[in-house]
Amino acid sequence: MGRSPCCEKAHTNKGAWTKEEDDRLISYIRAHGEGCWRSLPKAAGLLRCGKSCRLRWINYLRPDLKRGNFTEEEDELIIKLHSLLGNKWSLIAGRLPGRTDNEIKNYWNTHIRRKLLNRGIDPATHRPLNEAATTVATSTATATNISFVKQEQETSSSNGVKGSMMLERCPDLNLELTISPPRQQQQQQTEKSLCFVCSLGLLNSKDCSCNAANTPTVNNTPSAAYDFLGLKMKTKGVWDCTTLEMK
DNA sequence: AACATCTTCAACCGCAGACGG
DNA sequence: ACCGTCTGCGGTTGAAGATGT
Repeated sequence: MGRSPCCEKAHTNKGAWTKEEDDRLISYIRAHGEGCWRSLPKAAGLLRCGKSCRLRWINYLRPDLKRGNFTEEEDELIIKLHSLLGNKWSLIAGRLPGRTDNEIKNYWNTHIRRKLLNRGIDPATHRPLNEAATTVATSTATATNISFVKQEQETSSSNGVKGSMMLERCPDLNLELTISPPRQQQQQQTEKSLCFVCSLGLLNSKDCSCNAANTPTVNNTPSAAYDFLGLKMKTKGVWDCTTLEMK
């Protein structure tokens, strides 16, 4: 016996959404807010499964969505984030306001993959194609090849903080990623506004407009370089993703 | 004009993790 | 600790439109 279906499939619509269904969903969520997707269709008078409603709202109807073409800056940011995170589309989307994971995933598969291939770069490993062909053992940049190290930490009953934190190791990039809710204190530290160029880690670039390179150094590294896409460097060459916000 | 092929992207599916009883 | 339910994620599909022959 498998798990129970997410909804009663016999009486649910599938396929493209109609204008009327969209309107019903929008007005229901405006009145009651997001969440309780399982019960939402019935409450909203929709013959859809909850998952379908959630997807329609998240990917298409949300008012804060940015429609239209991706900019060159967004392209480069996606490429950079993908090299760091692999196919973690939701994490990547969290760094691109107004864009959804589904949209970015589609865009990656239809545009950016080809763009990288044209540049002679393997989209899976972000290495030159000829090199990637000869280094099978080290093609570990993708999420499928990332080795996950789960580190159990003690649960603190006094502050209610959950004790489990996941560390991802990406040997290819020598990165240590820790995912957790954003911390206000760290956010304040990293909120020093960097220009887009520096946020990509391209310190000392002639295109830099925030002059971050003139900031003090730590461990012989300019501290502005610590803010790569808002990530803080824990130790040399290791980025801390505690400030990486989920959607 | 008609058909074939390619491209795009909204939507679906199955799985895994989180959570509560 | 276990189990059932719910939610969110990533891979995949397929309809519709665009382009080529």
